[in-house]
Amino acid sequence: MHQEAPTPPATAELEKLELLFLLGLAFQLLLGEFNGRLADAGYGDLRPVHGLAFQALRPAGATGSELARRLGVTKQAAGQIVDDLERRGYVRREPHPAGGRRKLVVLTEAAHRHLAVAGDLLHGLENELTARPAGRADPGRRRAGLAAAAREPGGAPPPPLRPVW
Amino acid sequence: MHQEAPTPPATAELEKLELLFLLGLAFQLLLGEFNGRLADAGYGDLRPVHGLAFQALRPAGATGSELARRLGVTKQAAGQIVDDLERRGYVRREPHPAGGRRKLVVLTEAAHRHLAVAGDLLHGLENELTARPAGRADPGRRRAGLAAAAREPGGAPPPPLRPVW
DNA sequence: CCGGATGAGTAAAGCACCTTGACCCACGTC
DNA sequence: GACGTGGGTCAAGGTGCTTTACTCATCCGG
Repeated sequence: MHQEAPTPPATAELEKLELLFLLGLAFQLLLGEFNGRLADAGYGDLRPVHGLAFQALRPAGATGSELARRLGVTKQAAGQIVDDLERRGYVRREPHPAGGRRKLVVLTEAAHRHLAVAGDLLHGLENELTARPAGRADPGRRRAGLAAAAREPGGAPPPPLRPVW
Repeated sequence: MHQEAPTPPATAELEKLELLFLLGLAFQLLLGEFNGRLADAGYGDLRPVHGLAFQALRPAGATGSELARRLGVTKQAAGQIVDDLERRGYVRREPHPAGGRRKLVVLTEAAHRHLAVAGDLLHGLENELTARPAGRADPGRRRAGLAAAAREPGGAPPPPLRPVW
């Protein structure tokens, strides 16, 4: 055996969950689905933060410090992310037109292709979601709607709320 | 200066965000608010995962391995969490009635008090949310509702979607 | 014109939190 | 009685971030 991997636990009393946990579960589930499809599309080497970085670098690139601010991390962390993406061919560091010590981090074609694919996947996911019975949520049924969103497509038990914090 | 801390970036074009990011932002924001209030209530030493552990240990306790399964982590990680909580007086390790090598991890009174406070805070938050204009969401306005949820109470710019993954 | 303030970039170390790996031991089963 | 299974724990590894600490280029007030 592989020791013990993080395996699902819970049941289907999703309706009784606190709204906050429901929200987290829905987010985690949707993000996982998105990531899975992204991996199927050949982007298994990119984490969500990389996609966010791509968006932060549109349309004309940005400096490392600016990227750091937009991502909400230190510039050192942003620098590491850029190193990583540069190594993989998703961004380039070019001399900054405004000079100084600055460098302009710009997206390569590969990154733009990724953005296009990711956008399509996101819209597809959203459409699937609104097509579900609970797409419409009247005043008191928001909870039910979110519960439906958090429910596994295959009827499987919901995964644990991972310390996504 | 404090170097640069993770400081907020973005603006108010919340409506244009992808649904998935909106969801993440809402979750992150609400969780942050919850944590803040919990800290104000004297529980600044507890992370969300601790609260989840408390819930997983209700009502009659559980073994470390069972807790690990419910939290979706390895039993070693669960063991560390229990060590931590035990040191702080929130749980006790008792001999397991079924014997064996098992130990029953049970909540102390302090943990039950925490659960009560946390529950009140969660319900308060939820009520505040449903009292907001966007509490009611008709079919096409789910996005607007979530955007409202993700909007900072004080009108401040939304924080970055932290790699909460 | 110069001297400090400002801000970009980088390097190194630290840390929080989880995993992988490797065990030991109690119990049920045949 | 050997065996397999499952609970518990020690130790090490690893990832992804922060903190600390610097260097260097430009801006600007006197």
